[in-house]
Amino acid sequence: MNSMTIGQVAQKAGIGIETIRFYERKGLIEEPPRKESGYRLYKEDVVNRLAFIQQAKSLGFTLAEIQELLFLKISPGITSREIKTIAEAKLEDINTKIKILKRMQRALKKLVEECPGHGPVDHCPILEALGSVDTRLSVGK
Amino acid sequence: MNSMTIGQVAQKAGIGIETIRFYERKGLIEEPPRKESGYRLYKEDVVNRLAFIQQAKSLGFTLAEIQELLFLKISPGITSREIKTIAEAKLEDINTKIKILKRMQRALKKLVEECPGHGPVDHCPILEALGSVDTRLSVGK
DNA sequence: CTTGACTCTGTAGTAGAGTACAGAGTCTAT
DNA sequence: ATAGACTCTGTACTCTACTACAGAGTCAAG
Repeated sequence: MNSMTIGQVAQKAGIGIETIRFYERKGLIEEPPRKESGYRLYKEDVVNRLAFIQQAKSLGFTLAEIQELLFLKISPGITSREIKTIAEAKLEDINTKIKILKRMQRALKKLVEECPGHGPVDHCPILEALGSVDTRLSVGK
Repeated sequence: MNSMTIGQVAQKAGIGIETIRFYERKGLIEEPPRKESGYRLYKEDVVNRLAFIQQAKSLGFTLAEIQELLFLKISPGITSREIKTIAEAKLEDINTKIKILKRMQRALKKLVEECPGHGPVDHCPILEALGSVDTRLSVGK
């Protein structure tokens, strides 16, 4: 049978056991079935979900926002209008994030290129390259 | 003279006064000159720096990482080799972040398009669209 | 020259996201 | 059938990034 214990899942996902239970309490992953003993029994796909959570977190989404993203999948009675609305908002966030990151990317690239790799440097194009983006993300609430 | 009080800076940057002092303690912005009374006197450009910090934060960089980014500019005896190395590492982070965001973007777009805007939906392409990116960012330390 | 808004330092409290036990029960390899 | 590893619940602690005072001094408009 291909069901895993929490320890195996933690191992595979590269996170702690306590973190998994924490996410469960927060509703980010659903409560798995238990065996008689009470041990949690996970299916393989929870690992992907955990990976998704890690990625989203590394991009500055809060757990609450991530839940909203995941909500798009699970919610039972949700209408596609609701999904569409949430998804469009998230899409906006993502577009903004990409825009800012590209700016940073350009600035850093320039810095790396301008850098001969020896001697001192006295200015940094990063700050100059920024300063005029519309920062406002439609962050939750 | 175009120098501003901490309150004016906070106003312009859209953050709290206490946060500015907090960033100063953390070394994210440099200590400004004071007038005899002890009041901080800021120049306009601190607002850009604060904006940069907000943006970087919204992208999932920690304050420590942001400091490292800003360090590229200020450090006095730093060699361009060091700058280059740090900048290249950050560039890698940024590229990865963009890659993941683009994946999310594609998935969400698809979701939005597939969504007729009425009726229920039963699957979410987001998770499926992910699952196979090299997640590992060369995050600080 | 007073009064209300602003700023100072320093310390304490909060929210989000984990992380770490304690004490008890479970599994499995020998 | 038992030792060592694993898991359970529940509570408490930690770290980051603020946010909120308290008590005292400063500024500027009338």
